Amino acid sequence: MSELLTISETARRSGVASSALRYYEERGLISAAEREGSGHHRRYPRPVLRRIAFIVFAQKVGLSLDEIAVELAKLPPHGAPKRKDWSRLSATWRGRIDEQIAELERLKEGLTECIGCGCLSLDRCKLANPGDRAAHFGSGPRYWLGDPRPSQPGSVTKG
Amino acid sequence: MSELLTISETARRSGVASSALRYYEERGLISAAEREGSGHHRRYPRPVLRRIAFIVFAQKVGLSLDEIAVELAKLPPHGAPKRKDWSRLSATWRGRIDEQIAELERLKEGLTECIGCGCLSLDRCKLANPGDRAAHFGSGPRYWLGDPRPSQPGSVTKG
DNA sequence: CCTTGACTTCAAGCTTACTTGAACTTGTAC
DNA sequence: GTACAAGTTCAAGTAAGCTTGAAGTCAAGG
Repeated sequence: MSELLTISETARRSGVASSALRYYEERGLISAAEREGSGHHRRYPRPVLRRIAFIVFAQKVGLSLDEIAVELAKLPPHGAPKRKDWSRLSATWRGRIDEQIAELERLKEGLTECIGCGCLSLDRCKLANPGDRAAHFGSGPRYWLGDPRPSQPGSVTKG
Repeated sequence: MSELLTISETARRSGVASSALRYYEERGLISAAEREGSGHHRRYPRPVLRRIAFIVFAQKVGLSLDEIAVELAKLPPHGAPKRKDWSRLSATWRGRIDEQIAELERLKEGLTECIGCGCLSLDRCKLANPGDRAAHFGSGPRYWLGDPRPSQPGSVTKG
């Protein structure tokens, strides 16, 4: 029974605010133990700390809470990721990190080229060119980070 | 006079939506020519295209529109960045990109170590440890991306 | 009994960077 | 001179990931 943590204790130990923990619970990422014998206060079993660590990691890697929820759903409800899970996931995550790095490298390379040509021209520059941009990065000021445009409703045709 | 572009023309050539262009103008990032002889329609001078390219680049590098506004303010109001400006800026930007890459590398290294120890423990793991996190990345679910906490108002002390 | 403090829920707010919609004006082709 | 596309302004909506505030509950201390 002393293995159950209050929300503030959990917050303190994880570095994640209580409000965020409630939010995670609401989203189904973590869950409290049965709330018996403690009023209607939450009591978290210890392994929740690993789950929270998992969430924090995954966010750094660039996963959304929705994606994280999917991953967490593969684990037993109250379980924290075991070594096996961790190993499988971290492979995926490293892939993602590598992609992010690659994209930044491309960007840097583009900068170098543009120094060379001194252009910053929308017509000629590989980096600024809309078509090229779409190909490499998705358009700039875009519909929510990389969403595929939800089928143009009006007469807005793209040249 | 034929050097003035309509908003839709500008949008088409830059790949940035008209609504975004109006928004940029509202934020003071770009500005239209005097609206004489064309009703109250906007007419953009050609160099605006370079300004827009600049904005798009800067966003990719991770600058906010506020930061971009600061940079653009250093240029003549209607001027587009010249080669000199571009060269100065791209040095800064490459620095930023390198920082981002370095952070990702740190993250990756952390993943590898955590595979080694199999821990994912908030207490022991370098990656998950709140203190270490604060040092390297800022806290996880944080106050708007890396803000310094605005002086804890209540009794929320951090362990 | 009353206060204090930790906790609860629920709704609303905040930030960034736009997008969308409503209601209206202009420019141009017919 | 009238239809229609293109442009205008302004307000409100959207997305994610929380934070904040209001109003109430519960347990312990004095």
